[in-house]
Amino acid sequence: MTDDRRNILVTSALPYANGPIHLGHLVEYVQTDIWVRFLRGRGHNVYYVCADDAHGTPIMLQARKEGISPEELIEQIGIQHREDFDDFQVQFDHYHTTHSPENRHYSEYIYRALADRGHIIQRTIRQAYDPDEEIFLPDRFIRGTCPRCGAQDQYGDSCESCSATYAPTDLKDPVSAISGATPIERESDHFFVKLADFESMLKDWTGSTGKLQPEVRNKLEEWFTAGLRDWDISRDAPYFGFEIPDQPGKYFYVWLDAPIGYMASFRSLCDREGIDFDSYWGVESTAELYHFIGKDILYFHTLFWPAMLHGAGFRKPTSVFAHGFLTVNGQKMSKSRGTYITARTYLNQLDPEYLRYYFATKLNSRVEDLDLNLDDFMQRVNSDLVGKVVNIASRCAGFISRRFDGELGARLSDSNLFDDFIKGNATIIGAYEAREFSRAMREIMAFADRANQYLNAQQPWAIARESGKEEQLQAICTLGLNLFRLLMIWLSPVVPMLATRTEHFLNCPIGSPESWKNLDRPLLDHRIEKFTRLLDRIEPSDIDAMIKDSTEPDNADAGRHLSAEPINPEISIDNFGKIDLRVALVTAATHVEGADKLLQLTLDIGGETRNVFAGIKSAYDPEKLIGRKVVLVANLAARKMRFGLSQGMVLAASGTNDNEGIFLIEPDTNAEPGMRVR
RNA sequence: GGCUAUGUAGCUCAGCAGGUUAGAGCACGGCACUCAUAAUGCCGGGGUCGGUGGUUCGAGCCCACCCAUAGCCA
Repeated sequence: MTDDRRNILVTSALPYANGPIHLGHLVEYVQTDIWVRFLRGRGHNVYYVCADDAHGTPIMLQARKEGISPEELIEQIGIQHREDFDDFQVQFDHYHTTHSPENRHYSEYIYRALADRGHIIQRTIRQAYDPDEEIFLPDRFIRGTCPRCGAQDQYGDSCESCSATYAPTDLKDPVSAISGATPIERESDHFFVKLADFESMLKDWTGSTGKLQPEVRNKLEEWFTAGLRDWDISRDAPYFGFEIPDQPGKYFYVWLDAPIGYMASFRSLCDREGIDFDSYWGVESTAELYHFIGKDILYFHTLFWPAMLHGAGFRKPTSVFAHGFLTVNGQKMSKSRGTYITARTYLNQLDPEYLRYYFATKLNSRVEDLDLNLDDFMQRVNSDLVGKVVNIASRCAGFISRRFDGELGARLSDSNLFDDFIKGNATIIGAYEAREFSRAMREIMAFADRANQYLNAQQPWAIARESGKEEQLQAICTLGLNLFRLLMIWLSPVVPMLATRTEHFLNCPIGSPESWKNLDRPLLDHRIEKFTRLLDRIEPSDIDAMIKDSTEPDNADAGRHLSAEPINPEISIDNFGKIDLRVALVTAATHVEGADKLLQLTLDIGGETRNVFAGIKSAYDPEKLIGRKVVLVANLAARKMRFGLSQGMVLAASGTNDNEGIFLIEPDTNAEPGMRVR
């Protein structure tokens, strides 16, 4: 190990304490944990802290909905989060909560420091207010009609249909998502951080560290060009959070105290273990500080957070590492497709290390989304981990225990091969350090292939039948097991429990700093234990069961759809008869240029062709619709849309939110285009 | 709508200051082997590198526009 011992503090973003950890969250914790374990293995002094993000309106409302206090809610959720992380082998040095004395202390301290230095101003703003609930409404809690395209039931900050962004006060026919009341506008005094005060410092920081990802720097450039606006850091009571000192009824916005949670968590660790806090957070600190985050919260971590730290006299992060989002089977996680998989649901069926390995094969240093393809996941894990790596041990161990009483030989049958592996170490270490885990995994698996090729070429099973070749047989298997040892040390940051099982099997350290240090010293004349199965294969039934458990069961919240949208007033059969529904065949389907939700369908209703725009883009690939039959409201008045004339409407089912899926109504197989539906 | 990214074999991904017939793993087909969790090894089929146009002697890699996907717009 040529590196000097570094002092490093690493964080992952704080999960919000209003719901369970799911596989999307885990990308980040697994990524961070692998990096931390690697650095520890290399002998560095690394602290890894995190916490629950426990404040804000959504938590307050969620608690109210469940009829408990916010404190009770975040307590319960906090316990679940910790269990999930433990079981996924995410090894924090400390896991805290933002609803803590330490966090209050640093939030107030930073606020006061910013205020003392004139970085905070007070301004009166007008904001939507729910007169029934007597609460100011965050943008997300107002719904209404998009002022641009007229789409209904849109959030207060942006339209999902035409992606316009606007202020909630621009919304037409707004309603409070909490009470359904019409919001009124109301004035309130808010506090703002003058972000522009920090512009040159921030430009310096982004330019000078040289450690930010290029994509991140591009994004920052864009924000600098647009101009840094003041940041609203206060919220009015009622609010679950910390009250601002000397400002009764005013609370810190959750995004102010959330990143401060990194400090608070570390402070708590320092108090427990006697670590010098200032040597990590003081301006003079020589320690490294890294934040792993998702790409969606870059703004907070690369602008607000360094500004807050700098303004309050603390050091700034060495770097912020952003990753992309997780899709499952190529699509956003979806409850109706059973791909909204929580950590717990996964753990009920599968070994966490399968997922850790699979993520490792896909993670790199860039801000790219990654896909969990469940077929690929199973095949990849089975063939790499079981078929290639563990198999090497399995093919050699039998000979050693049966023929040599568990004793490895005094020499390796081919020391060049062992040396080649050792030479590969630098590449693998480099890839890990650079967070290019996918490259590291490729390298490691290429070595696993070479080990298997070697065994095939040497045919120990044939040599075992020849008398007088015992020493040669022992040397081959000794090499095989030594190669396995190297592979497992390399993989240890990714699959720590498998590494521990390997330690017991080989009777030697795997993954500790000692093991990395002595990497190039083979095990010779060494006793090993009898081989037992180190890792089971994934069975398709495990995956199926997980999907099934994740699919929102119909009876779980029975009545959910009915209560969200109660059945309309009764109508007569005559009224129903006015609606002319027809079977239609989709003869063409295309994306609509410029439309975010629409597909253009060409329908054959048996002698007549209709052009219809349907808002089903999020759920259907147009090519796959061609040839399917659908149900058309054939006598609906044609409607002129931005993209052309829509002659009718296609029937589909959905919940109040399209994210839950959209499902076309399809006639049974032999229905003919033009037939009436009645 | 603006911006930042991404789009390479059935699937998941590599690829390089732009340079001969575009790679890997898995899946698939054939052969070999039987030590091993029906594992492993060898051979093979399979791609107009999202589209169009341009720059260049030459483009998956550069430029423009378009399409699709994701995120951000505080």
